Amino acid sequence: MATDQLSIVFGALADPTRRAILARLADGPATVNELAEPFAVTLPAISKHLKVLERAGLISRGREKQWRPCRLEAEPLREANEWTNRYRQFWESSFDKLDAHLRTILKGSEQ
Amino acid sequence: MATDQLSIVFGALADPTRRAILARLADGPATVNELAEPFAVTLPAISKHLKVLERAGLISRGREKQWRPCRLEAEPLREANEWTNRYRQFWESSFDKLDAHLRTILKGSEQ
DNA sequence: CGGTTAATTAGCTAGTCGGTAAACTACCAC
DNA sequence: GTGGTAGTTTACCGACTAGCTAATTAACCG
Repeated sequence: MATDQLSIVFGALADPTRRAILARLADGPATVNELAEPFAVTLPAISKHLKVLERAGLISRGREKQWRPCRLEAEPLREANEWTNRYRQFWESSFDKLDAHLRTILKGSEQ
Repeated sequence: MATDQLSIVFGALADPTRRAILARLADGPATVNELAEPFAVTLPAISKHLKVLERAGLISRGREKQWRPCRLEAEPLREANEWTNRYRQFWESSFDKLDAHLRTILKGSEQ
């Protein structure tokens, strides 16, 4: 994958397990085992996912006794959100809607 | 990569060349050669990128004489935007801002 | 028809991704 | 110390990705 920050963030989001982990962390910090519990994969696999999320800046990790709690860091999500937002006009005023509008106008002129 | 639609969309966005192609298409449809022109990669590489974008539903392609014009399809961007939007509260009311607020309150009580 | 332009497909290399099992580190409790 | 719990690292595997060159398809022009 590319090494620029936005590519790393989008790359991290391109996996349902990692998105589910972020969703879980929206309810508050959690340990690795708590995060792993809902998934049918081994702990090392989760550990890898967490490393990907950390590299993207989407989570941060503390140290508390033998636990390494993870917490959500949303700033990269803001940047991803802003990038997609630049295309808002294209899904709000789609060609389909333009077509429908033109048809309405034409139909009106026939009456 | 995972095969669910949102993962495919995020995966397609996880590349600066593909994001640049989408940015170019925001100015209107373009042929493959027009899209390839700004980049220091070969035409087959661009062709692959377009296939990735097409699989994600981010572009559609027509046939006009010997050209295969591409156009932007923004609906998947709306879905990506909505997914990130669910975390808006986390970047708008960050712990940093909460910290700053608490410090302001404490400082005020000292006076 | 032959020649040119547009674009894709095929085949290759190198690197990354998601997963595993097994070994290892770090901490706690007895 | 021993043992148990939490988590990471290493080594490996199969599948996929991104790039290239070379060959191929498709459509136009003369």
